Amino acid sequence: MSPDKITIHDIARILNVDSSTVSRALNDSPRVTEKTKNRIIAKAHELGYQRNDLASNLRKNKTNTLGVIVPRISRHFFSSAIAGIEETSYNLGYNVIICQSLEQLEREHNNINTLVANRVDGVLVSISMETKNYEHFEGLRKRKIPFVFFDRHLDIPDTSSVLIDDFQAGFDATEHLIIKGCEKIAHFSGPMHLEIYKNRCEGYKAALLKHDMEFSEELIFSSRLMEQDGVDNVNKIIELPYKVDGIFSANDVAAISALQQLKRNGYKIPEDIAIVGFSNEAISAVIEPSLTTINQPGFDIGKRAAELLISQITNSNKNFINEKIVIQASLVERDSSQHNMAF
Amino acid sequence: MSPDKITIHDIARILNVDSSTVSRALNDSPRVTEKTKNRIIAKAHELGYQRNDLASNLRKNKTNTLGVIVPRISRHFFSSAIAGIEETSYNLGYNVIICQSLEQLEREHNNINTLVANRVDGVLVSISMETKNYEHFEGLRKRKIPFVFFDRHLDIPDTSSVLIDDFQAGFDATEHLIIKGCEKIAHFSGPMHLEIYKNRCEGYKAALLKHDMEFSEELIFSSRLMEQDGVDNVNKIIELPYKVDGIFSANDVAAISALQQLKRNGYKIPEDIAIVGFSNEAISAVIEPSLTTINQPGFDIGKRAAELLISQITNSNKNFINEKIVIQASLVERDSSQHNMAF
DNA sequence: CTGTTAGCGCCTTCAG
DNA sequence: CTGAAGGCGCTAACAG
Repeated sequence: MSPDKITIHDIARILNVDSSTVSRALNDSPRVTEKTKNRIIAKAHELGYQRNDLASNLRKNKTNTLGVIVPRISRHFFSSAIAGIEETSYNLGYNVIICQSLEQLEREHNNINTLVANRVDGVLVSISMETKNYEHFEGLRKRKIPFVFFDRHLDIPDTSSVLIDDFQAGFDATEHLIIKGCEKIAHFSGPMHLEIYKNRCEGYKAALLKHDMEFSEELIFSSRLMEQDGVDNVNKIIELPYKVDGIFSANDVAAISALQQLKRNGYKIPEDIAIVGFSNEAISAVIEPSLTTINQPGFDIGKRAAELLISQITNSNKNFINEKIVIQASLVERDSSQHNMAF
Repeated sequence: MSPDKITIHDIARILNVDSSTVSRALNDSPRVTEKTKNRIIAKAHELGYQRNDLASNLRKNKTNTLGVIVPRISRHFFSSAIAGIEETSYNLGYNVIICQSLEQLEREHNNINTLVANRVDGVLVSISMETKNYEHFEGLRKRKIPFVFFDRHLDIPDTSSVLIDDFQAGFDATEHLIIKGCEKIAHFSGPMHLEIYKNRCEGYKAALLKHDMEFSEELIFSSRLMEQDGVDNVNKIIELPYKVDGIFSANDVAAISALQQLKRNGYKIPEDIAIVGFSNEAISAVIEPSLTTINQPGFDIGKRAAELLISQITNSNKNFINEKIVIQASLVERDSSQHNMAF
């Protein structure tokens, strides 16, 4: 018999027991003699039996599977977060199905449908740039599938999120530049309907305010998270009638392309212009010391989000409670320091 | 009725038809009147019905799901490959379950068991560093679950792989340095039982041979893919009684840490020593122009691997045939060039 | 074109 | 401690 066809019934027949006994033995139920249990386990092993989780899950109405929706797997922040999610899930016996929205609302929709169809026990989401309302999450709610946002979230009642303290990070980054002596600090932002960029920008403003520095709209540059944005922004900065001597970039893409565009224009960094950029472990490990970074702890966020979600799954009375976990990002100067990231 | 409980039977009862008719309608079978089909679809929509894929898959003995096993999601090469896999899968109606081996054989084992238990239709694997034989893949073979290796593969009869042409890439990298005028070229390798590192090393040797340059064992440095390796290697190079003026690094981790260690020691790059390093899109986009890179096309490899696997699933007569797809890596000099990677 | 019947493989009462 | 029976939700073969 080919081993892809072995079922508990086959084992039962061979051993002259009932399939329910086999099921119990294989699930280590105490209601089976040690002796028969051992016989069954041995035979199962011998035949290369492998439980059909589809059938098991269907019966139990529980899949031990989490769904994850991220904008783009290949962005390092998200792949780190997934790694964190996966670690926690693996340790606690959960599988993970990963979906990409590619920043498209329609795909996010489809992703949710796929996950529902697969009867995942819970969902972790970082929303797309296009996502501005939450009607498609109501379906999860109605089906009592708990979900937790991480990093990019929507403000839905009774919904938990794991977030970076973006306001504080923006504040720290800007104050760092101020303390270094910068007098005209530009801010590279992201899509402003995303809270994270709004909060980073608020932090920027608060730091200026605290240090009695003037705030000017023309020093704020929005972005679609494309490399070209950093280049364009630098070109605009150069045209300004005054000298910009600091940049706080809320997105890593623009920060790096801006850095390179500045160099092409003969700027020395950080002498001529200092930069603090949001970033991630991989990028931080690679870029030159001239760039101070705000490190986004993707792995930790993934871990925390998965822990929170699984606890909500387990204590079903605690589904859909409002819990906000805020994680601090750390400002990293790399001048002389060694780094020890594996990537 | 809560929408998480709606089944085809509910719809059938409400509409006074049989559940099998509902099933047919929802699967767009031609054997249902347009009229009843529309009624059924409308009602399903109204009730927020969502098919239970567990039950469907169990019945059909087909999950439309691919399993993917990679050493580490957060390495950019792999997350790019996964993005490629996901794109193809999404377009062709497949889901993807992703597992990490974390370079551990035992976890790779567990991953395979999980995927088998979930009855995936096929598996894509890039093996761990610990994986040296293929007995655990025999289980897949016996269960007639097709699998395709990508990037890091085992030489198993009748098994397909999608690979980078590592020999050629190693050759190109080394020849590039030779043409630039380097006379003593060191080679940073990886774990030598992995074919990719063996092949890159062979390419290195072949280029030296072609150009009548001496080969010396002491210029080859193995590595466990840790940052410290690059630092150690540089320290050893500095101690040598002759001047090393070129490095071909087969792994990005060592390349980057070596680059930084060289700078700490006052080296100018590429004037004092030229470096060509294997890398990936994200890293390439970020590192400074002084590093020439061999770009690993992760996304393409993922796409091709998924296409190949799905074609094997679809044409079940073509399971377990031996097809090798070799993809060329491209050497990228970044001196003056713009780059336009989103990451 | 639609209904009836019979499972996919597993787990979980309920009996004994 | 073990067996018998039923059903999770769906689809496919066979009737009509």
